[in-house]
Formats: sequence, C-alpha cells, structure tokens
Amino acid sequence: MLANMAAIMEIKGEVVFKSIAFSRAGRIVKDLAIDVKAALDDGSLARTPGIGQHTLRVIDQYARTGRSADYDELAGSLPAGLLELLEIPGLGPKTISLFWKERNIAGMGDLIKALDSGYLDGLKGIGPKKLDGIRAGIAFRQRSAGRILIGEAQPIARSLVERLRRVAGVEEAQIAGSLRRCRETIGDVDLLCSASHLSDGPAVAAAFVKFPEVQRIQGQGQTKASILTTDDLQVDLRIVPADSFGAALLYFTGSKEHNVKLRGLASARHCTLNEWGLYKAAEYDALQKKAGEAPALRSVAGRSEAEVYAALGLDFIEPELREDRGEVEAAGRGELPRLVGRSDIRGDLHTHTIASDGVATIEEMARTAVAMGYEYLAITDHSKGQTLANGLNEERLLRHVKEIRQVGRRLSGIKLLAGCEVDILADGTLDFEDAILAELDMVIASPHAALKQDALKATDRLLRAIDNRYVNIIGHPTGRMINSREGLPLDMAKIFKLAAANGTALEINASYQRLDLNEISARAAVQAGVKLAVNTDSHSTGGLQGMEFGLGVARRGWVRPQNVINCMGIARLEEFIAAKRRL
DNA sequence: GCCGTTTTCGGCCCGACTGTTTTCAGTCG
Repeated sequence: MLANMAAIMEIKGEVVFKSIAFSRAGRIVKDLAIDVKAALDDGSLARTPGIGQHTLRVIDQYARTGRSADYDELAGSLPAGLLELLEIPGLGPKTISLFWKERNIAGMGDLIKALDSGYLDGLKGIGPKKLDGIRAGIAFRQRSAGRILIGEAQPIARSLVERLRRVAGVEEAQIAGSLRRCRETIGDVDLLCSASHLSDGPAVAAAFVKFPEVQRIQGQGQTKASILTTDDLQVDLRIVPADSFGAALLYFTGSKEHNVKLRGLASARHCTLNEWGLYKAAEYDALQKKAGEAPALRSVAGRSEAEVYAALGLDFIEPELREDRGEVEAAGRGELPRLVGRSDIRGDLHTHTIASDGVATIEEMARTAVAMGYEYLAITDHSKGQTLANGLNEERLLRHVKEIRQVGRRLSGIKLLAGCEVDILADGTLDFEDAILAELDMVIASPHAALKQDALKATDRLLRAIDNRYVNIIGHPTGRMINSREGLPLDMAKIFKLAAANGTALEINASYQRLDLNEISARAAVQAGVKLAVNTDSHSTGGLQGMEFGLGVARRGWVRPQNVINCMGIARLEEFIAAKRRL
C-alpha cells in the first residue's frame, strides 16, 4: 500500500522526495522481522528512521482498521490501471501522466489500443522511436515473469563474464548487482569490466552487443551497454578504467539505497561519490565534466571498494549486507558481524540418495563430500508419507541406516550420520514413532503437504515438531517455493522462542527454489538465540555445490559461524544432538 | 515527507544514454 502511494505520487508529479519517503516506509515495513502490529505496540516502528508522522499514521490506521483514509483518497485521485504501466520498462511517471491527461489513457488496455491506432501520435516530446520502445517494453513485460531465481541467473552471468574476459582491451570483469549481493531473485544482470584504456570502452561495448546470446540491444555508448539475451534476461555492462574499478563496483553492486546512504556520508565529508571515484567536492564542482569520460581529477579513493569505504570512515561492508538495513551505521562503529562463509562449513546435514528420490548412492554422496573438504555428512532420505518421493517405511529406513553405517566405516576422512527427513504431518505429529527416530543419529523434520494452513494451525503444527526430543532441525520451515508458493504463515516469534529454548535448529534450505528460512527470518532467528543449519537438500552429487545460495541467505541475514550448527566440529555437533535427547 | 556533525528550515546522490530536441527531459541504475 505504501509503495502504491509512492507510485501514485510519482504519476501525480508530487515533490519527488515525498514519493521517496513513502517508498522507503514501504520497504521498512516489508523488511520488518516482527509483526507490524507488534512493532506499532512496542513503539519500535515509530522510532525507526524513515518513519515519520504521516507514514506512521497511515500504517497505524491500516493496522487497526484494515483501511487507510489517506490511501483511499490518494488512490481515488487517478485510475488504478495507471500503476501497472509503471512496470513497463522505458515508460515512466511523466509519460504516463501525459498519456492520461492528454489522451485519457487509464490502463494497459487503453494504452495498447492507442498504440495500435496511432492515437498517441503527435504528442509533444513523443516520437515514433519512443512509441516503439513502449511497444517493445509491453511485449517484454508480457513475455517475462519478472524476477528470475538466483540459481537460474548465475550460470548465464558467469558465462557472459567468461566471454567478456576474452574481449580485447578488457582487464578485469566481474558480476555486480543483486546477483553479487545474493538476492533470492534477480531483476537483471549487472556486469562490470575495466579496460586498459578508457578509449577501448566503445570497442568493448561493441563486442559485448555482438555476443551470440544477444537478442536485442537496448542501449550502447562509451562506457555502458545494455542487452536483452535470447532468454529474455536484461544484462547491463559498465566499462571503467582500472583506477575507478572499486568505485564503479560499489556503484554497480548497489543496492541503490546503500549507495544513496554512502553518497550522503560523502557529502557530509565535503566529498562527492560517483562511479568514477570519491572526490573532494570543491575540486569536483569546479571541474569541466564530460559524459563518458573520467573526471580529470585525482580521486581520494576509487581503485578498490575497500579504499572507498575506508575513506568514508567505514569498515569494509560485504556485498550481501548492502541493503541499508543498518550496515552502514554498524560499519561506522566497527560492529559488523564476521559473516559465515564457505570455509566455515564443516558438513551438509540434509541430503538424499537413491533410497528415496535422489540419484546418487550413499557412497557417491560421501565421496563428493570428502572432495569438498567436509568433516561429516548426514544422509536424510524421505519418510513413508512422501510416497511420490519413494519415502522409506520403518523397515526400509532401518535397513538404510545399517547401510549408511557400513559405508561410513569403510570410508576414511568423513563421518556419516544416519538420519532421515521425517514429514511433519498436518496436525504436527511425525511420520515415524519416537522409537524409530531414536535409532537415528540425527533427525530433520519438514512440512511437505498441507501448506495452506492458517497461522494458528501452522504454528502449532511446527511447535509440536520442535517439541519432539529427537527432532534436531526443522527443514525448510515454511515450505515456500519462490515465485510459486507462499508457504506456511508462521508466527516466527513463537517458533524461535521454543527452538532456542530446547536446542532445535532451523534450516536455511539452500535449494535456490526454496531459500527457506529467508534472510529476514534468519536474521530475526539469530537475534532470538536460535541455531541455524545451512543445508543443500541435495538429490545428487552436483547438488552439494548449491551450498553457496544458502550461505548467501545466511550472510544477508547477518549470520555468523557460531550461529550455524554445521560450522561445529563433529564432537560439538554430536553433543548438540545429545543434549536435546537428554531434555 | 523526513530529518539534524549545516540545519527545526532547507535541503534531500549522481551520472549515462536515448529521443526529441537545438539545450534538455525522461528514464534508468
């Protein structure tokens, strides 16, 4: 609702800062780890920077009554159909407003008809190319579902970077943008490269737009180019000299909100920060600038990101934290967390084999884990309720356990844990009796079906599972699938409280379709004293490599190694499991 | 609309590219 209000203000041509303020308030509410009503009641929302008198009133009224008079009034002032027009790339608020006022365009249907009939021809400032651009934008919008999953974008981006590195004149090429920040979904791919000489820029841009995966060229200049790939992914490339690489990487990695905050800090230090570098404001303002050329001025910093942060009085901020969620302030105080990384991970605690729906054997999974440098690996095939996934019944499970232990004895260099991913049934009971679970080294309990329960039922269901002394990890707690299934509407505060109290870990499922818990819940869980487990849920040896996506979520959630049970050595992990059984 | 190491009023990040224009507005990141 707040984001809509911001959009409406944009189209109405209100002072842009008003729109920005509402948009920011919307983001703050969306990022809340606790319920909005709770944040209103305890006064924390009112104290949040960016929430002021007006936005607080709107949120408060909506939370109490389910309506907002301010929203209703604003929404009533223009046709609702105009808002979706903002989603068309190349079409912005000014043009939408023009179409509405001059040609009575009230929505997508009107716009398409008017484009077809020539009704928009002859408007001031609108020529044939602009109209073509809008047509292409609408077609793109209808073809593509919007943001794609990180695991889908990454291989495409990596192959483009490889190709870029081979282009003449390119020194260094790197992925930037939301992909570098490990967001769960990616709107477009941002790539950055440095050229040995900036004069090579146009040639690099020209080579880029001729890559075989290019479907359409959106733009091409001295220092940047933008293309649409054959699978409808937009890719933006920026080309800078090596001296500006750090500043440009910072700029192109974002987030936008993080950048805005850094530039504000630069201002306060009488400097100006842009993609070319950090400059003394007085010197920079006196300069004759030309688009597409590096400022003819020595920068204060710019070669590396670390240099720029240091010049602003900040510790280095990892890309995953750059969302303006308090990281800049923490960096200023020297209080950033040491984030969990790949080298902290000692094992994977959620994997499947051919015994249920995996494609690799116990031994194949184990050997891959050894090659990855893991100290332990848990084999956790499905329970009998997962009939489609060839779930194991009691008898098959016990045979499987025996086999896991046999393989474990035979292999050196890795400890195999005989486990199971047991279904949490709709009422919160588990798919196996305690007597069976007691035979296992470790238990994950996960919801797989009945994922449309209300908050009360769903929360009670998980609490029951957490309450079981044999359950060590709750797997993909909400059951969500990104872009396709909402998942259970859990009361996380209650879940965290019990999980922290009785030593049950919550999973960050690294499968890029799930990423469950998400980053917001992960951060709140850690604050509530809950232990996490970052697991791949892999069904093949290749799947074990997917750990990085789960780590991305954990890092975005400010998670430290000490918060993660699979960063423990085997002895401590076994004690973690044993402690709950003693309760 | 929000906010205070410049401020309770007056700012609020900054640059590249496109299209439609003869100097700039719009859009994007």
